[in-house]
Amino acid sequence: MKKHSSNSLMDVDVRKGPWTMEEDLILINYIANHGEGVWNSLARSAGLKRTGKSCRLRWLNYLRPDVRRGNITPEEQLLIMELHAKWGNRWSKIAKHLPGRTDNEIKNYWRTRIQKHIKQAENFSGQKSSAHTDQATTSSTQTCNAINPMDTYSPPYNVNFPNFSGQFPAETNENMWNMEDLWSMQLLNND
DNA sequence: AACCCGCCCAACCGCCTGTGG
DNA sequence: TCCACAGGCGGTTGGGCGGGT
Repeated sequence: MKKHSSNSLMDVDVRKGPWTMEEDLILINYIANHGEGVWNSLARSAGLKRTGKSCRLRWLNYLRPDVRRGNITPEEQLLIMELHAKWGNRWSKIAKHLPGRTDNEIKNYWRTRIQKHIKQAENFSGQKSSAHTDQATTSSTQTCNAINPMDTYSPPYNVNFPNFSGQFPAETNENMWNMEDLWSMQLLNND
């Protein structure tokens, strides 16, 4: 059954898609004053036309003050690989061992970076086993960088976060702003 | 300069689990 | 014990962006 699943905001028009600055501020403010928890009623009380799930996700993955954004360090990558080997796709479990990192971020990182490397490595070893030409084409393929990502790790590609300027994403459009700004704004509002 | 393509990431979706009545 | 609901989690997707042609 699960009548209206997790969003019993059913008759209210529920907003979806990217969060606006106003919504972020409302959420930050509300949580600063009332704390987290009971996300559905939080969304209602705060006046956000969002589902509780959406608010929770936004808070945990982006707005929380202790969220670290940007460059995954080589140490972190090794840890991720280690833990993934141990637990598989238990992203939230893995995230608990990487302070400030979210399961979503780790999941994305794994899929876009590490998995790619592993695939390339598999292809390469496949080729190797079928062709079996020793050291063939070591010069031209990038894939040979990652025969075994575990022990050949070197920061794959200048980990390319165009918006990353140290701690927080720099402003790129009206929906992207510096989190420091946001927090200072909410502090002002709090007074 | 314009177009195409692949990468990256924020956010959504659906399922499962926990909990309280 | 059952049911309804909220929270948590993993998988997936859509859109923006940058690089290549």
